Amino acid sequence: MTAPTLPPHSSSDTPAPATDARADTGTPADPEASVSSLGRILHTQVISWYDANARDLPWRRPDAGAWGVMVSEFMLQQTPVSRVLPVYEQWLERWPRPADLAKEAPGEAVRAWGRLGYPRRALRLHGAAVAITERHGGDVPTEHAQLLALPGIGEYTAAAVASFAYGQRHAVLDTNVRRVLARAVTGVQYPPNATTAAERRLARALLPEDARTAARWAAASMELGALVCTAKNEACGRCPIAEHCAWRLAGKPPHEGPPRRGQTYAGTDRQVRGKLLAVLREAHAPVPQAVLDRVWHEPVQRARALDGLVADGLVEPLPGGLYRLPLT
DNA sequence: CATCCGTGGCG
DNA sequence: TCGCCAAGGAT
Repeated sequence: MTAPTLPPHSSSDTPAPATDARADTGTPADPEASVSSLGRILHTQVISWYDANARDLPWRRPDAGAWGVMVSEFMLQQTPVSRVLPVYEQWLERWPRPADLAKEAPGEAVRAWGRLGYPRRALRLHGAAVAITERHGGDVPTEHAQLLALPGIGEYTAAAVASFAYGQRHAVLDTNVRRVLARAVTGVQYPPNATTAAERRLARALLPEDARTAARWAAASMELGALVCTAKNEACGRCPIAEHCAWRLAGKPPHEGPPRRGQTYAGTDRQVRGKLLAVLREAHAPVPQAVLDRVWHEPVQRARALDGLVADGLVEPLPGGLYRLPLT
């Protein structure tokens, strides 16, 4: 319900949306021009909708700060909001600044991560906190390139932090925005499996000129994908741009092309790694291998999973067949 | 570019 | 019950 505010800090390090590459060809009918005018409608409608319907999430509060935004982005990588909320609160309470986390053993980050999944993210967030403390004086850097250089931060997260925390103008292309653009503009049900150059181009072409508006558009289009234009059971009845949606206007044609690859889990190394790490998270003293052996019956896969955890730095082997979360 | 990397809720 | 999906990144 709140209208989240953004710090006034702004900059336009992203190239302007372009008179665009095709400007010199003198193409008579002008597809980009129509994208542009459509863009303004989308911005207006979606941002208004956002102002009235945005969830009041803690990392959107003005006092969250760049560190809060960054922590939330790490946790939200492939994990739903509802499960992130409690861990986020504990995390910020315990480590209110990057330097506070940097002082801790990495294993403490892994333990506090709990069952959010993909625990390497916890390790990378710890690594990012260390780098921020060492290289940036303890403040989350403001530049996209500096953010991108931190462990665990890729194109999406760098753009998200720069946009949400610092109000900068970046194309923030997450799975929600990709789906919204695929439907509203491209007219297909789902975006491609991997992000394409065409999607980046479209997102950049649709970016409002003004940094502040661009940041708002980024948050708003993402929220629309999360709450209304969902992967399944989309709620077009509540969509502010339903009348302009190419996919809906085309009669919602079903997805064509390669099926979107599912993620099998049962019986995989990931499941075994998860079980091993769960034991180590609960333990507050080194755990004998014999105890770990009980989580999985098959010895070859069990050993491979444990080796993998050690190789990833998520588990520290000690002399005498003991294991614990990493102290260093 | 395809794979790997956790976990839990929901239809 | 079980497949699908959830604010990706690294290799």
